[in-house]
Amino acid sequence: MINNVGDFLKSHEIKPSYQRVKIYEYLMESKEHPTVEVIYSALHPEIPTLSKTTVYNTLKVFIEKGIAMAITIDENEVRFDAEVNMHGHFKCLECQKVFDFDVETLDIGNDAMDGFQVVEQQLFFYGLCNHCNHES
Amino acid sequence: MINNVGDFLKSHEIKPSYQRVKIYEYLMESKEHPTVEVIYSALHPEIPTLSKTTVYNTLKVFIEKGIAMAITIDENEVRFDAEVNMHGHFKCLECQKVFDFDVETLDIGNDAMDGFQVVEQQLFFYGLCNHCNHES
DNA sequence: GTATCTGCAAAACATTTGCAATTCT
DNA sequence: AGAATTGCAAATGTTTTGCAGATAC
Repeated sequence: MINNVGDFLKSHEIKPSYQRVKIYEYLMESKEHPTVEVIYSALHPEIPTLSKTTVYNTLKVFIEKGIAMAITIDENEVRFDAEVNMHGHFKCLECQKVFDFDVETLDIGNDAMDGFQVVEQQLFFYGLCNHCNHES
Repeated sequence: MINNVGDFLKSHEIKPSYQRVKIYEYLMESKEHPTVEVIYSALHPEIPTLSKTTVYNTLKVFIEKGIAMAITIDENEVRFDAEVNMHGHFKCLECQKVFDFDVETLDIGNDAMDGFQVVEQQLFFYGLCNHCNHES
């Protein structure tokens, strides 16, 4: 876990403005893969002058500098995650929640990717989560 | 390959209207994972009365009936694919093209999904395609 | 004091909705 | 005729852009 967000941002060539620190802290602590709307609504009470534009700008900077990633598991809006190490995402079609799951080794059992340089991987599963599955 | 699209749609409980047949034919023959805009622009010359609403409606029906799938590999717009069997998608960050690749076995090397019922899987890779990789 | 960052307002898109006209059987 | 389908126009929602004011070094 990161103990000083300001220093962490600096070490990634990001100037640690008040807004950026707060947004990164929220993203790091939240496990719900928040959208821009969720981040904005969560921080607005504490930072009344905050604008969605700043949230968008800030997340773009985080992604460019490699300390956050965009998750396109929804069709309509983009979610964000401060966990950039390889892991999968499961979206429950019932409660709409998005869960992380470990991906120890991603073996697709072929060598079809010859000549393609992979920079990023996204693994999305859709279905019923533990809780919703046992209700129905 | 499907030789009679009308019969194919009927066999999936979809009434084969002129527009639906044309849209499915285009989706099946196109290998570029088209967006609504691309489908509409491609078919509009041939079907001047076609509307984007119909393209949206039709794709929604196809997905509900299981003969097409939505691909959220882009952040802004949804792509569509008539190939519903398991396969992966690779998006080139340079030329923006989306390629299919085989996924023979998807082994994530753990058993973290206990109690979760998986209905659909999406595997997205991002990077440089064969062509763009050898240029730079 | 100059760069950068922020945030408002407007614009730009993708997608959805309401509804009337059309089509098919 | 009756039910489903189509398509126009308007609404909605997300994201981007232009720019002026605020902030930081």
